[in-house]
Amino acid sequence: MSWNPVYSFVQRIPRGKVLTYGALAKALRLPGGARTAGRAMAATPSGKGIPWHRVIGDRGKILIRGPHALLQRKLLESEGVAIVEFRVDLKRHLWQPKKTGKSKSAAPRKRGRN
DNA sequence: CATCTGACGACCG
DNA sequence: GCGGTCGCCAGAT
Repeated sequence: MSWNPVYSFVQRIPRGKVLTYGALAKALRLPGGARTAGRAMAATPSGKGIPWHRVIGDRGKILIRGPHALLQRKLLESEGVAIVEFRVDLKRHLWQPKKTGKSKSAAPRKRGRN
């Protein structure tokens, strides 16, 4: 599986904004849903300028385990994204790919299983 | 070829 | 709000 589409999409995320794995998976119609988005990010080639740190968990939580979590937090903070206890305020920083920005709910709430 | 393992997210108690 | 379980699927062992 080529993750190219995923990487391209991630690169479009504006500085200071973030996207959730679920939203990413949904936007790209990834089979397997959010989990697949997660794998794609895990396989992100470093040194390509891909802002992998702008992809976070559904509730704005940094889900990475290990030293990279600190790096991600640091990178986000350096972009102006406020983080509290490894959580991002989605209402403020969630990027909405298609909509013009007048939507109702900033925080994604999906129903039913993937 | 058989199994295990996750950078997920939803549901249930 | 917290922790356990389940569905999904690509790589690693």
